[in-house]
Amino acid sequence: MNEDTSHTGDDESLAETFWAVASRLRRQTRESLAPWDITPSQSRALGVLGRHGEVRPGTLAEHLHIAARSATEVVDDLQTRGLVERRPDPVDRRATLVALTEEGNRVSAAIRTARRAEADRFFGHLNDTDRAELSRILRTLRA
Amino acid sequence: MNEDTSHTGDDESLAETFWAVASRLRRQTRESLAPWDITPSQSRALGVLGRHGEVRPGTLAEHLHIAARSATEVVDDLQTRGLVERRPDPVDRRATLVALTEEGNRVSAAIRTARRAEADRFFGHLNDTDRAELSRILRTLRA
DNA sequence: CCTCATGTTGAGGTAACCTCAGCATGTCCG
DNA sequence: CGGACATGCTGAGGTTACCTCAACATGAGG
Repeated sequence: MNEDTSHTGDDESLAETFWAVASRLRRQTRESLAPWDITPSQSRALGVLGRHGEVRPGTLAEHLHIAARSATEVVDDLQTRGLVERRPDPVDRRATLVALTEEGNRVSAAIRTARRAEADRFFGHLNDTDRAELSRILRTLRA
Repeated sequence: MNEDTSHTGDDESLAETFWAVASRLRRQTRESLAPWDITPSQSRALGVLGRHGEVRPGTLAEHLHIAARSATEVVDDLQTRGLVERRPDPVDRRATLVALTEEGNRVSAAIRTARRAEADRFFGHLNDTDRAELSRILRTLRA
């Protein structure tokens, strides 16, 4: 960190470019979700439920990196849309289990497919080498 | 899990990695702004004002890629904090000009410095080659 | 059984956006 | 010159996706 980094002007615009890409990706994600009238945060929750089966709200919150209370909210919305249902946890009467309904399963699968196509469209402009490079570099930044 | 799904599975996780990096960068930006009790969107506005001098709210909105009404809001906040002032546009009595106050200038400069240091800390983990590669790849994705 | 921890949720708050409508002013044109 | 339309700003009110704090029920250990 304490190198003599006087190349800072470049870094600033790197951040800017990064955010420009982020906003394009966000917009595209939003569009690809439009057919289901599902918000991005709801789709993230559906993704977790699809991958993990029934989970408690608190667990869902951990996976989404949000507060437990916020997970309750997302579950409320999905429940209103009939995509998930709550049932009591048989082993802990304080807890609730959230699970996809049949409809939720269908929608969840459809969205997964759409998201994949979307990612292809977005990152598909890159050749394999660049995609691998990007992946590698981003992974070092994620740490 | 099922990584062997053509090459699309990779793209999916690429998006995920991208967002993980984005969230780390966002958090760090937020932290680096804390000393001034300034929100990210306010700091973006200060940046534009620092670069362009006095502008109308509508112009500010264009630079920030937000609706004109939203720019009014940001200007309100900055004005409350005494960082900008509004004055009538001498050539168009419908319009208002927004300009940094002296305090605003000081804060704006300090933030610019801090942001630069922050970008160094973030992207500084990469060597020059990787930084250049990342920059190039992101630029093709921005299109 | 009493205390403390845990799981969920009501209440209420925030940032950063948005649209729509209204008002003042500018511009153009017959 | 006067009307029609365009432009600039902002009040009112809405949305998304979060947050904290406190209440309440239940579980677990001593």
